[in-house]
Amino acid sequence: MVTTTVAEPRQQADTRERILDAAEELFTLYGFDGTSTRMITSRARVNLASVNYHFGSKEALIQEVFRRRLTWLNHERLRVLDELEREAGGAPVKPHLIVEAFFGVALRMAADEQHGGHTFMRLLGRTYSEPSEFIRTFLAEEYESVVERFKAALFKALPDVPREEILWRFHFMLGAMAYAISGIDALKLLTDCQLDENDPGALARRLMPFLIGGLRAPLPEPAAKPEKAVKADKKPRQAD
Amino acid sequence: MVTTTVAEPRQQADTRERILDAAEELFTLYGFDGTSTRMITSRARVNLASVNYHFGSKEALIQEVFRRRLTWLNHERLRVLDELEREAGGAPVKPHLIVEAFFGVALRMAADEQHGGHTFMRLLGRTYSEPSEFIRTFLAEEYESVVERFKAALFKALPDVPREEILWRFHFMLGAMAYAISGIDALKLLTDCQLDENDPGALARRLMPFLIGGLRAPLPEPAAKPEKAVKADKKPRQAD
DNA sequence: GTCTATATCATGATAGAC
DNA sequence: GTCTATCATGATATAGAC
Repeated sequence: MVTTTVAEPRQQADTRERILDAAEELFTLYGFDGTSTRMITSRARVNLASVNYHFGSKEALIQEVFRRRLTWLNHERLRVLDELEREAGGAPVKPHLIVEAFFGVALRMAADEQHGGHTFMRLLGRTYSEPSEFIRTFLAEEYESVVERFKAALFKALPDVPREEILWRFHFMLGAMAYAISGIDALKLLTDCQLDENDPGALARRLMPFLIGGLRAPLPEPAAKPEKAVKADKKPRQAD
Repeated sequence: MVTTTVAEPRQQADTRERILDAAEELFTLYGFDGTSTRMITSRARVNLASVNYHFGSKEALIQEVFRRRLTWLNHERLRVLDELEREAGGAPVKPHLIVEAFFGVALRMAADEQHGGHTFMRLLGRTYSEPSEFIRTFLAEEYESVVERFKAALFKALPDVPREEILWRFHFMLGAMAYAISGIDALKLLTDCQLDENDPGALARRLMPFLIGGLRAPLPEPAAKPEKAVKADKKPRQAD
């Protein structure tokens, strides 16, 4: 083992990552406004000034916390979709495979501590409904290309479903997943019995059928134009 | 019109409500930590000290913002469920009616400006995944009795579905709705085409089929005990 | 009940020695 | 790159005149 004259040889290279790790955890636990830079540097065991030195500002740090995970996540999503479309060879990819690609990758990431795991996915899920303007703008940019690709794939896969309806259901699916991941604590609101939080695959096995069931549910009646509201019970047609 | 000697006759009685209204709006826009009491009193056009005078603290104000709406919402939910069970006369209530009672009431409330409307429901939706401990605790207490009743109704309506599975799907449905309401802005993440946000009934018409479809989706394969993870494609059985 | 003034504290950010 | 010391700001909450 070599002893160097430098006090902490790996410290300087690690500082950035240590800050990012600490910030990720604390943002998840307490939100952005609820987490001060002092809390972050204290947990990361680095100096208070180092956040501004390495990232410039708290906002920039927040963006970097997301960027380092989202780049990998969305790249992976596109890789899976690419492969599906290659296999389909011009034919539409089956809807459940598209959903599996988009949400399955995220759920697997939530089970992979190497890529932020549970902590980051909880943070991401909560952030979809974040009030802060700059975060939503930033997220939208990060997601733009991926969302475009998946939207197109779903449109192609469900040619008989109105595109507007597909978008809404994509939206609902996002919500169900965001919640499923970020709100496992909130589930205690629903139950006292212990759910299988330990098995990371369990959530996917449970959530996927729900998402597919929702996506392929019968279509709603189109809104009645002339009258105020249609009172008649919905006799929905099939989604596909 | 009678002119009194008092400077602003209705002011004193209104102060409380004015504060609550302003707080509700601002919490929705900027979150709890992102909203200062100064912002609230300024928007409500009341004195800075009046928040502490009327509510004691910011935390107590937050609780009161929720309490004044949730009492009505959950009472209404129970009223509808009571009526459904009375009509059923001992038989199980159909699942889609139970879902309609729980979520439909909330969606109708979101369209009713008298009871907080869109603003409050966005706030509520976001708050399900709120990191703050005291808020989640408070919400859990407010919801406890309602959730128990609806859980029981669903268990009775779906006797062949494992209770754990029902709870998860209830959870997923909550997420889809929370998101659908609170995240209409986030939808711009998905689309540039203008969605029909103006028609309050439209969301319900779109969301309900999705929720029912998810609730009644085929059940997942039970987790494989011996092996690490089951690789085989899911060949799900029917939910009911 | 209302309002002004203020106490007390935590925040994000930075300057400048090392 | 790191660290100490500090600034300017804005937060919640309260004291006390009216």
